[in-house]
Amino acid sequence: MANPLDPEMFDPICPSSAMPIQIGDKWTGMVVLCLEEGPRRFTELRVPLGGVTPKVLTQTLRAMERDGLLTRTAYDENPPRVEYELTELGRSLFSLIAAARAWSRDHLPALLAARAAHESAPAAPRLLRRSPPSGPGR
Amino acid sequence: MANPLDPEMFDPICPSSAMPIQIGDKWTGMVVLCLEEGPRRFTELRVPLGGVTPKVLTQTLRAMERDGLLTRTAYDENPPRVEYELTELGRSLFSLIAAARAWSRDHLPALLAARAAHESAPAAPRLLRRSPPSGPGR
DNA sequence: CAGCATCCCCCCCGATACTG
DNA sequence: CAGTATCGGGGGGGATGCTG
Repeated sequence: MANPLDPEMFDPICPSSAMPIQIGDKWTGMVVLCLEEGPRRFTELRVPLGGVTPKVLTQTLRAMERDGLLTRTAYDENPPRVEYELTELGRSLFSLIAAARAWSRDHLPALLAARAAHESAPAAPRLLRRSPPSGPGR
Repeated sequence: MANPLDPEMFDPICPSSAMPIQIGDKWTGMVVLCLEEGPRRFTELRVPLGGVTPKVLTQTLRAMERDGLLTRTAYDENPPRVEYELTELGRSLFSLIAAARAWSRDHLPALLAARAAHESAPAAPRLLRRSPPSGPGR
């Protein structure tokens, strides 16, 4: 429940940008996964989301709060403590994320292969003649 | 197989922009659905995708071709004829789109309600005091 | 610790006009 | 019919610096 998040739970090499599926904005899906085991603090979330700036993470969390995907609870302590926790609606995204992951596992390699093939051989024939014109020139 | 596409198969009122799931770029998912029943021509695709400009549709189709989601076949006729058809990989997106639609049907109203509630009452309390400071001022 | 302010860049997307 | 060429706006996202 309160286990520390794995700093490498998201592979930076993973070509997630190539994935034809996206949950919300860039970081939304990963935030959902980070909150799977229970509430987390702001800085705690930044660990696995390597490189995300506080501004962008705040934007993401505010948008998710606005959409009812999570709740934000600020405790009036010193130092400040804020916790983010998924709502039922937020948890409903798990099935969708699982479907996206399953698709990626099964089909993303084919997509990447197709992409690589097109980069190495962009000279593929773009014209097919099925019904030749009545009078071909020359 | 060759039934004309319904010009209103995509509801312009539908707040698809609010959906926390996106397949590829803006038009990718809709192109996949347009090609569900078989190959379609360029102009044929433009009908249900109201408002999409030829440049953007071309970009979308080229990207999908590059990723192996569809094939492009140009016939050397006059007037020109080009057909786009889903590949097996492209068809593999159907299950994902179905999952996204099911989620939207079941949960999008709640998301929109949460969003509307936040707009009408942004004055929600953002501070909770659980552990009162040792000495509250005054 | 949990942010806010500011600046900036890139890229997606659209509007318009033209072509083989 | 099926695009291409050019221009331009908007916003998501990142870098940097500062604050209660």
